[in-house]
Amino acid sequence: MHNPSISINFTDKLNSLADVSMAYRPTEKTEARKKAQHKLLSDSALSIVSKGGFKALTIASLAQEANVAIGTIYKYFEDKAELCAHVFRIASGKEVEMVRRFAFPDDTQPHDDNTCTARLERTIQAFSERAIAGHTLAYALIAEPINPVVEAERLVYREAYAEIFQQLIEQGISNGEFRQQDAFIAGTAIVGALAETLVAPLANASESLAQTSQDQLFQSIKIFCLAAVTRGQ
Amino acid sequence: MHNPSISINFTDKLNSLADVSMAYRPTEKTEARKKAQHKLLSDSALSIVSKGGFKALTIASLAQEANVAIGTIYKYFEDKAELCAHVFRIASGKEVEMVRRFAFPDDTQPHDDNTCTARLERTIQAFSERAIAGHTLAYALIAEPINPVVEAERLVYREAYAEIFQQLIEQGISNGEFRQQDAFIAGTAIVGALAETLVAPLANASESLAQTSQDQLFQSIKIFCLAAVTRGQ
DNA sequence: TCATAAAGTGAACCATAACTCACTTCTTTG
DNA sequence: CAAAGAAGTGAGTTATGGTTCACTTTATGA
Repeated sequence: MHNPSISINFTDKLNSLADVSMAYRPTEKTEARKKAQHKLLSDSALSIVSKGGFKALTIASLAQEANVAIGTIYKYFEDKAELCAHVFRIASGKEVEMVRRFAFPDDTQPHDDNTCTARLERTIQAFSERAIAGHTLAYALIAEPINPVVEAERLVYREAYAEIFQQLIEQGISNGEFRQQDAFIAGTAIVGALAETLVAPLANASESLAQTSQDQLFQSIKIFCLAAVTRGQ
Repeated sequence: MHNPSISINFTDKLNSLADVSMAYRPTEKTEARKKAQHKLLSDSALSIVSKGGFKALTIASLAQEANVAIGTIYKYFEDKAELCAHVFRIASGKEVEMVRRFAFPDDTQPHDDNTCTARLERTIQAFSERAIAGHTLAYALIAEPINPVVEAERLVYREAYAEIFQQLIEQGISNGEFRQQDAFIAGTAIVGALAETLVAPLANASESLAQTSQDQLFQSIKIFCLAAVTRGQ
């Protein structure tokens, strides 16, 4: 489209810089490395948070984990708050996506029972299992206090979950499986009920529940949520 | 029982101190002042937390609020964690007691409808109104991250709420108003649903909701919770 | 190889807030 | 009033951890 000699006429400033020399230009290789480094830092940070929550994520700990100097981190992230927000976004995005697939399975994952009731059950099950399996990360995302920037992200995250349930409930209302109700409140309340029954107790208790009592717990929660949204009996 | 001359033989050290003089002894007046100062600090701390959450409660801010020096605070509280735990205990005790009276009214506050269903409705209403009216304090007690010592207190606090609902649900099950269910899970889930629908959205939003939408919100939450625990229709 | 610019470094710096302690003031009793 | 112990003081210390910046290393293109 544009060749250099033409664009010179329109962008003097850039040209004066460009003309004097062409000693260094970012290239595909350097961009790739830059991207790789960013991912390394991001992955390292996520690993730290998954193991010890956001309180364990310090600039120093990240530098150590990723084998870079402290200053390097500031070449990739504006400050600590932005780093936390980024990690939160990555982690919560993965979680939400995982759960959403249970609420709205696509053709590649067919189930024999695709009623809203069955999908709600499976979605709650998936949420619960994720929360128990990675309880440090679950707590970090759902409850751990971090900083104002991340609190805003957290609202989005919780709302994303609530929205999945909301949409599922709306579908159930319109096909008659569920009673008439405020689907937004119901979705939000289900997220709260799940968070309270699953995540809060795990904030300190590190030992995992026995399988039987865990199944009973999941069962009771599912019954509670289903009773709340479905038509009576 | 023991006179000084006898006890001298057994506790030389204490005697040497006690015998030499009786220059100062704590008296009723000094004890009263000590208690009053403790209450002043406690009340000042609660006021700070109610207005700005635990993040606003620093030793320096408390010293200023109570018009004492920083060092004075350490004459009354071991450290910051103990101070926070104390304030949390005082505040949550008041809240829980207030809500409990709606779940289990005594003879001095008679209502025309004392079914479990009606009491559950009124309890949810009371919880909701308190949360909205004092949302900074509600957030501080229900969700704000503080420190490990307080997290333990918080579990107790949330469990206290859950227990109120649990007992009410158990009553409703035995008199046939509510369906057969795990009352512990149901109580916990209701607390979670309330916390999520009421407190979480208020974490940042400082402006109060319009009265109408607030009533709608309360109504939807009540319907959700009642549907979850009662028999169908 | 040389100029240029970006990436990388980490000791030093800074901010915050808990906590200490040598000292002063107050209260009580002989 | 004097002695003694408790209450009160607040500047200074400590601990933590984020942030900077002068410098070194690396990559690019003429």
